[in-house]
Amino acid sequence: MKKKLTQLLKEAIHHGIEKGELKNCEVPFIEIESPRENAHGDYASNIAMMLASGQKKNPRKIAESIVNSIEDREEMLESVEIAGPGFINFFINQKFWTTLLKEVDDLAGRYGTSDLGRGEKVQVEFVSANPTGPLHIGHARGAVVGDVIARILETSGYKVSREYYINDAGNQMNTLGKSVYYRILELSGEKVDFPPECYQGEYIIDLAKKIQIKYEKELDKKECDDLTSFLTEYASSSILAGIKDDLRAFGIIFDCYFSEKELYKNNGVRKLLEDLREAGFIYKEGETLWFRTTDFGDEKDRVVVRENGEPTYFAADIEYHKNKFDRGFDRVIDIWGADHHGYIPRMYAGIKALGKDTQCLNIILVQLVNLLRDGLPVAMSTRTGEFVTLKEVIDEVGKDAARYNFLMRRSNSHLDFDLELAKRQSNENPVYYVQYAHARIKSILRMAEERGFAIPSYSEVDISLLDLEEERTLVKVINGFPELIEASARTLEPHRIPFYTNDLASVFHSYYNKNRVISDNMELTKARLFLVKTVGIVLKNALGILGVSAPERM
RNA sequence: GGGCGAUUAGCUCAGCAGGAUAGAGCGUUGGCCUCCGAAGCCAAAGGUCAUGGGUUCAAAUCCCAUAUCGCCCUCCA
Repeated sequence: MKKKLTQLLKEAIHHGIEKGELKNCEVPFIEIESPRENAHGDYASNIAMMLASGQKKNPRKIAESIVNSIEDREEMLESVEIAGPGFINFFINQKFWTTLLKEVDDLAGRYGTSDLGRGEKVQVEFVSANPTGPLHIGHARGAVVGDVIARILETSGYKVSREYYINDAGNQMNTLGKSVYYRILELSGEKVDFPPECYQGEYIIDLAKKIQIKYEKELDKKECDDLTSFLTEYASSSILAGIKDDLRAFGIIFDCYFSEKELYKNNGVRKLLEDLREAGFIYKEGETLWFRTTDFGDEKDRVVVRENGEPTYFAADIEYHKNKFDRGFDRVIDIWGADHHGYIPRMYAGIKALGKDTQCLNIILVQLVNLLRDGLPVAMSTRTGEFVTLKEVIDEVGKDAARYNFLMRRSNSHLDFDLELAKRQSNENPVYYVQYAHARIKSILRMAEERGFAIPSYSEVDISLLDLEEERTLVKVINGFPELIEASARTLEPHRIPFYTNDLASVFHSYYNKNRVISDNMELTKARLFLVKTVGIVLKNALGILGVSAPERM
């Protein structure tokens, strides 16, 4: 609807210019808003005021010219008014409103999809936690945000690939092997001082036990170096398998797990550095190689090869992003923890040095989660390895509640996650509010069928019977759904969707409490059943994008 | 010290390519089940949009300062 009105206004302005009532000018971005006040119409635009300074005319006069030039070919408009300092207020006629529901009925599960992306290939990289320990609560938010951004883009006509980058080439891998090694020594009765830089978590001991039982004989024979690399390999692949299981339980399936080791094969990183050096982006200082990221606005240059000859993580990351583009992605989205924000300028420097437009890379920062239980902070410490794992959260509060709660805030703002609240099946917990609306709709439809009503489709009902104020509101909200998804796709902001589902559920609950759907009036009952069915479709589609179930009953 | 981000109702937060009387949830107070699901609905109270300046017809939204809080300032990842 907003699109139609935008189009109408654009045409009207051009007509106005042709007629000489308006000066020729660039038409700015036309914003159509839904006013709070019903008296201000169903939609409103401030375009006349936007044009005022360029036109050197009273905005109300401009609005008049525009309104007079509107050609309402589809007969959508009941009336158009000019109000206040120059707002143009649109009142949509009842008949046109309700005909919009045909589209929902026709598209059903596809309502909300679009071709915005035109098949563009997009990669979303997220989670990417080191395989040195199980996923914990800190990873969970980024995981859901990445997954839902991927779902939004899929819905909007992009070809999306979800990718997990496995940091399995660095120092921390040796530390992992060493950690397991010391725990095994401990288990076999030797007295050891467990090094503080090693991973302290309980899970290392569990791994050590498993290995001890399974490889009892082999362990004795292996030489120390050989043994550590064996332990590293065993531990990391076992941990990674666990990570995959947890993610699956959270509703997240990756298309690709990309190992950092891949980048070093065939000397990939070295070759890239050589190329960049020839292009003048890299200089040498002693044995150290520096990337001139300050050329691209970074605050200081960054090391890509250390004094000891080892490439840094940053060097591998440039190669990684080059690799992504080489694989044919038009656009790459990275989901990072907000503590990495200082890393952004150098990543963009890398992208530019590769000759890529900065538009090709979007970096989404996800802020930290404050884990609470009944309002009190839950103590966690990476040093001692005490943390609440993702699996524990899923087991305790459930996938739906966890996902929904993680999505309710803007990614870039802190989030309180209260375990007790998320678990509670009460009005304090927003997931249930929305799911309840869906279950309630299903219940009404079941009841109707029991009483002999077939659930009607658009052509079978007299849609003009839906003439209540609340019904108009419902239609309006339903109609806003595709626009909402498009906006979420453009801005990469998943949190808009929970706000929307909450809003739709609220309008529906209110309608339900005030009006009976099933009544003695056959025709009215059919019309309302149809309306309620469309609400159910939208709720289900919206929850589907969030990866949250839409229960038939609860 | 430098950089980035935040500051909106008692609490947790939306709104921010400037627009009409600043919103939601929770909490508080008071109502609504002989009737399709009360995990619901209705109503009320609650605000100097951190502070001070600026830009203009119009600022929560843009600009500049200040304050407070958080994160980052590894040849770690």
